[in-house]
Amino acid sequence: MTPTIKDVAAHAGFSIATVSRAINAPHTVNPVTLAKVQQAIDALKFRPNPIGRQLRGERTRLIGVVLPTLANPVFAECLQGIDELASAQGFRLMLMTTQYDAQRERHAIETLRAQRVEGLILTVADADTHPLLDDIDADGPLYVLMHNDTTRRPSVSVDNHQAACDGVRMLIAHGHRRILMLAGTLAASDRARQRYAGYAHAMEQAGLTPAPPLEIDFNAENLAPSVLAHLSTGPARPTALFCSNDLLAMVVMRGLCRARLRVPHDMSILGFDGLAMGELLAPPLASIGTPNGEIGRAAWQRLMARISGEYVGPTLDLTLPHTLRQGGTISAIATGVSVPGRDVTRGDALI
Amino acid sequence: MTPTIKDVAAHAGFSIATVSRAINAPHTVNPVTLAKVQQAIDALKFRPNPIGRQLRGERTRLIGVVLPTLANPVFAECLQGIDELASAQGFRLMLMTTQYDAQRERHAIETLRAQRVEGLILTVADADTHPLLDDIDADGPLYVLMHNDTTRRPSVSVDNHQAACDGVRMLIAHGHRRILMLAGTLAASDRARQRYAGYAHAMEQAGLTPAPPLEIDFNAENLAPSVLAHLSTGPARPTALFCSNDLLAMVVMRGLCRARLRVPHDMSILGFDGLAMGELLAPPLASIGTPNGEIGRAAWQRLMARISGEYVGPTLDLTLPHTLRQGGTISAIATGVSVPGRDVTRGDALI
DNA sequence: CTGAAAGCGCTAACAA
DNA sequence: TTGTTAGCGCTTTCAG
Repeated sequence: MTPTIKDVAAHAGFSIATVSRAINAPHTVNPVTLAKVQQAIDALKFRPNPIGRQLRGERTRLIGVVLPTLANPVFAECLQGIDELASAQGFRLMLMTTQYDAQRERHAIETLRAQRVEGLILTVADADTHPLLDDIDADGPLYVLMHNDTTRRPSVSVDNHQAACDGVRMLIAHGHRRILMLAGTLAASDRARQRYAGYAHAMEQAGLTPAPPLEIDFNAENLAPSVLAHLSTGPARPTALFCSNDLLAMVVMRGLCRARLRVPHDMSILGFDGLAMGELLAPPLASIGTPNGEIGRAAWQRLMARISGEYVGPTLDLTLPHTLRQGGTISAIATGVSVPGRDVTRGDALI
Repeated sequence: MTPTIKDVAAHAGFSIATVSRAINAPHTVNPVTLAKVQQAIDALKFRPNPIGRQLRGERTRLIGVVLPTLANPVFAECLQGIDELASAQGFRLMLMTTQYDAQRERHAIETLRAQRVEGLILTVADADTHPLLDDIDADGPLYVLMHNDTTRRPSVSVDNHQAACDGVRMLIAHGHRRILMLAGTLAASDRARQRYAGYAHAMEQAGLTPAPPLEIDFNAENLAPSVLAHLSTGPARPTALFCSNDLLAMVVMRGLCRARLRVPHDMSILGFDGLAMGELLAPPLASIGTPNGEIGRAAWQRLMARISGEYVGPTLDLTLPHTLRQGGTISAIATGVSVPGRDVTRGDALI
């Protein structure tokens, strides 16, 4: 069996208390003793059992991470960012995914809380109305949200409303007037709603009428015929699509391609997420980029600051800058009018 | 504070032992007692502290997962597969990534072992020569490898050699004779070596001379000039590239595109991994597919079987079928000779 | 500077 | 059927 502190104590000829001190507060023990203990530790290849420590009610050095899915690189990148800092700082990560399901979110949070994680980093479907978050605000572990863009809770995110607004303005600047927003199963998520609001805002500001969002089945191999019809027929058919995320945009691009519609000639497309692989598409996908790795790292840092009691800033939420990625999926439409705001198309990042 | 079993016992008017039994072996306690205890549990919102259980040396219900990176969807998909089964079966996942670094692999395994995980699911750079795996074979937790294609250890993988061989044969069947293999920083990994061996085997069988693998900097924005020169100049320039993974293939495609080389007209490309997003590229990336989610799930099931002592099969390794995904990145070259094996281009999966 | 002992939350003999 | 008790590995008073 793996050696315990007792074995080390016996081997070194000291008490377990001394061994414990040698490990946790070396300066409080006699150097000679320390050396002997260290020798015993090496000889036995002793590694302290964290469970013993954890039970003492000390720091568990455990952080829970709750994500909707890993199939979307957005979250994999966030997790990667978190993991970088976590492993550098000697914390362990306990991971649970929810598939955007409220029931599973609840279960994940409870499980992690039961496991006595010191903190939680999570992305939930809807942050503001999440009953469990109120609970853990009260007595749960400290937490920080990622990608949940709310001022009511500790969170790290881009400004979804503003980002969507910037993106749609760019489409409008390219001469598009009939712009449709597509959303996936995330229609119920706060992010999707905020992005829709941003879309609507930009449309209205330009004197255009926002259309209701069109829901797309995310996992379908092809676009539903009804959707295709909506996109391709009639004089009122949209000339540009704003997709609530890049995965959706890619599925739509494929669907259009199969239906023999050309992007961007027949339809312009703007995504949201800025997935790296979107740039490899043909044409490269224009998209609103979010700094996912940075969001993960920032969430980690905020969480650590809160845990150590350092952080007592007045505002809970941190907004990171989004970027506007140009791509070949947006074409200009001749409108016969001058195009204000044309400058946003030059590839500069908008904050 | 969160309630403990003591609080429940006091509240219900029974001993902690009875509460424990009510939770873990309900049938051994009086129904009336059970009801009262349950009531107390509900009233206090008690959730047993797993750390207490874990310390008892019972099952920790903790599984460690060690992956090279989450930036590659291959591993994110594996993890997703594992997580599905893990959460369904009430296990918690502890995740660590290694960035293909042996030092970090060692650290991850030791950390997880110290945390008393019941089992380990991992992908290492080189399974056969990994010293730590011998250690844990001896007294560590049970483990199963993913994507490490070795007969010496418990593992779930495709047959990398055979898969690469199949892929290269398809290129040859299309008339290609100067085929080059590209590898990333994974050149040191067992997978990359096996894939190269498969490439070499297919080449030799066809009477062609395999070239040494060309190493590509994975993270570079562009292909190095020396690499580009190698790919594009001279009469001996390759007509097809076999890339050791899809991410690499995508980077190469972009590099070629920027250098004004057309795929597949000027260069055919075959990837390895079968990433879903490869199909969205233009042209869609031809690739050898691995069933990542299934590999994750199979690894989980094998691990569980080993943990419960069920599994005592004679062979340690499980080989899952790979697929050959057609795509637009491979063009046929007129050779003036008949093309044996042409059937592999019809889109059927080769096992 | 070191040791003895209590106790973290829980389970599993063993008693009653 | 229920209660008492020991102890998992560790940290931390409190004495010495």
